[in-house]
Amino acid sequence: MKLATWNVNSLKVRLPQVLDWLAANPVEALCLQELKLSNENFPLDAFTEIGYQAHWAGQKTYNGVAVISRTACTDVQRNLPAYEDHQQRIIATTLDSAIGDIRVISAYCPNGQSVGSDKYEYKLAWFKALHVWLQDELKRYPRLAILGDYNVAPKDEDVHDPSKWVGDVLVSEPERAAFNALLDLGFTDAFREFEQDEKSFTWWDYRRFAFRRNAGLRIDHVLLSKELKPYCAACVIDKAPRSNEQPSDHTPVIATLDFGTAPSLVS
DNA sequence: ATGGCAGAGTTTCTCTGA
Repeated sequence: MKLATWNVNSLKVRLPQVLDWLAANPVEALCLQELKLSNENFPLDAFTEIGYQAHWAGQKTYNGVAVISRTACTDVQRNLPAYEDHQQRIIATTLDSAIGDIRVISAYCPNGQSVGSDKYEYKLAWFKALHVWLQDELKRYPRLAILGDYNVAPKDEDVHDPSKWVGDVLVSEPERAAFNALLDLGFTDAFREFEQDEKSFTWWDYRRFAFRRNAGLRIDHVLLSKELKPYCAACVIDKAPRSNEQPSDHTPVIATLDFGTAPSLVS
C-alpha cells in the first residue's frame, strides 16, 4: 500500500490538482495539510465521487489537515490531546491492512516565522506536545506512520544552500533537536532509508524562480515506527505537481509499504 | 537590508507562510 502527504496551500484552489493526482496515483491514503478552509466547506463529494473517503480538521483561513483514504478509517482523532491549540494541525485515523491496523497521522507542524519570535516558541512547545502524545500513541498503535509538513529541514543536505540558512527558522538547532527527538522515539525518516538524488526537496519558494533553480528545502516527511519500517519498500518525492499551473509550493512525498516482504529487518 | 509570490479575509491593504 502507498501512503502519501501533500501540503496543498489551499484545498479550494488545489482541489482539481489533488483529484488529478489521485487518479494518476491511486494511493491508499493521502494526508493533506494547509486546507485553509472551514469544516463546512470541505469538498467531501469530490472525493467520494472518485472512490475515496475523507476525514478532516478544518479551520477558516489557516492550517487544516485531512486524511483521504481508499477504505474506511476508524478512531478518528483531531488535534493533540493535553495541548490547548486553536490551530487545526493534527488528524489521526486508523486504517486496516494485511498486517492489521495502521495508525496514519496527518501533521502540519508550525512554521515558526523567525527564530526567537512568539511563533517560534509556539513551534517548539508544539513539538514537545507532539512528542509526548506520540510516545503514548505508539503504545496503542505500534504500527504508526506520521506524514506531513514538519517545517524542519533535518540536515544540511536537505537545504539547497546551507550557508544561506545557518541558524534560520526551519533549520535552527532547537528545531532540528525537536525533530530528532521524534526519531529517538523509534521513528525513521523513510526517505533517507533509500538512495536518493542529491538536492532532493519538497518545497520551493514561489519567488525568484526557486523551483526552476531547485532552490528548495526538504521539510515534508514520512516517519515510520519501528514496527512499520521493515515493510517500507520505497519512499519518493513526486516533483511533477510543482510544475502545474497555479501550483502549491510543496509537492507530494509517497511511501510504499510492501506487506509481502518478510520483516527480516526487525531487530 | 529588503523584497521578491501566493492565498485568504479584514479586500485595493494586512497577515501568514517558509
